[in-house]
Amino acid sequence: MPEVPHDHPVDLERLEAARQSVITSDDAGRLAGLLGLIADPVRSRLLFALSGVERLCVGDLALALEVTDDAASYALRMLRTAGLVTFRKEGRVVYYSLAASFPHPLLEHCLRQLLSVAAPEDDR
Amino acid sequence: MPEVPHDHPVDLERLEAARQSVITSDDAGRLAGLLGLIADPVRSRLLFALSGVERLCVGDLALALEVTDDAASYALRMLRTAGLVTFRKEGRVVYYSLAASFPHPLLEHCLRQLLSVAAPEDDR
DNA sequence: CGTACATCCGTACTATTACACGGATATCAT
DNA sequence: ATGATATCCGTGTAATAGTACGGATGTACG
Repeated sequence: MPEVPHDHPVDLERLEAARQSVITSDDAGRLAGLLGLIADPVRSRLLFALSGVERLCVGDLALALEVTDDAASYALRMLRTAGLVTFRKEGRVVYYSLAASFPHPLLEHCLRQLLSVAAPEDDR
Repeated sequence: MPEVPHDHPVDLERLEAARQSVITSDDAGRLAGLLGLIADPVRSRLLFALSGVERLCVGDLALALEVTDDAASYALRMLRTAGLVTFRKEGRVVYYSLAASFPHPLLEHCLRQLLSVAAPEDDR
């Protein structure tokens, strides 16, 4: 059996401590889903863009990010499906906003902090 | 030209505001890389597990998560490459810990908060 | 000194995902 | 009504990433 894990835990005490702080696979799956959604250049940039304004239509968002309408529409669709943004159709223009349930300050703060972690040299 | 974006912005004022808060594609790429790394059930669970203890070896971590040694080893390798965890070899056992530069309280707090956002029904 | 064990690493397979394209829908202007 | 515009949606394709397998490496123990 080359692939069998330990028969005996090396450090039982710490193992138990770890077991306590680990989240369930189920929770981890949901968390991964959410994070994976934000873990996309276009989608995260959309969230940042929307955090600065009350609302904006698809075409303008595409202009702000300098991506195609389609890319913006596609990304917004996913964010919408996940409930992170809401949309409102006025005439033939569709306006998007961050969802009310969106943890604005938390995410804004955390993401920007993570950004500085991810940036090795150019800190401001 | 069916795929041409707006020639004229719909809301110029808000567009400018959005342009200001959007991050660069480059930054977004780095951020996405980091988030994407955490956006995996095994990897996020490993981080949670390690946040509860000073260190733990691969086999014990695999036991704690109930995954194969290989899966744990692979996930730890990626976290290590990204600099999120550090390892120390003692004899034939390899112990992993969260990196010193790891934003413990921030991430722990944010992730758990995000978890409750991701959980639709069972809040505790 | 040789056997057993913990872990790593390269390779191959499979699944997931992003993106672009074309057409569809609905709305406004003429 | 007819044409043009803003956006959505389904489909296909190409890139990407996760998982499993086999072997390699180094260490402890008898």
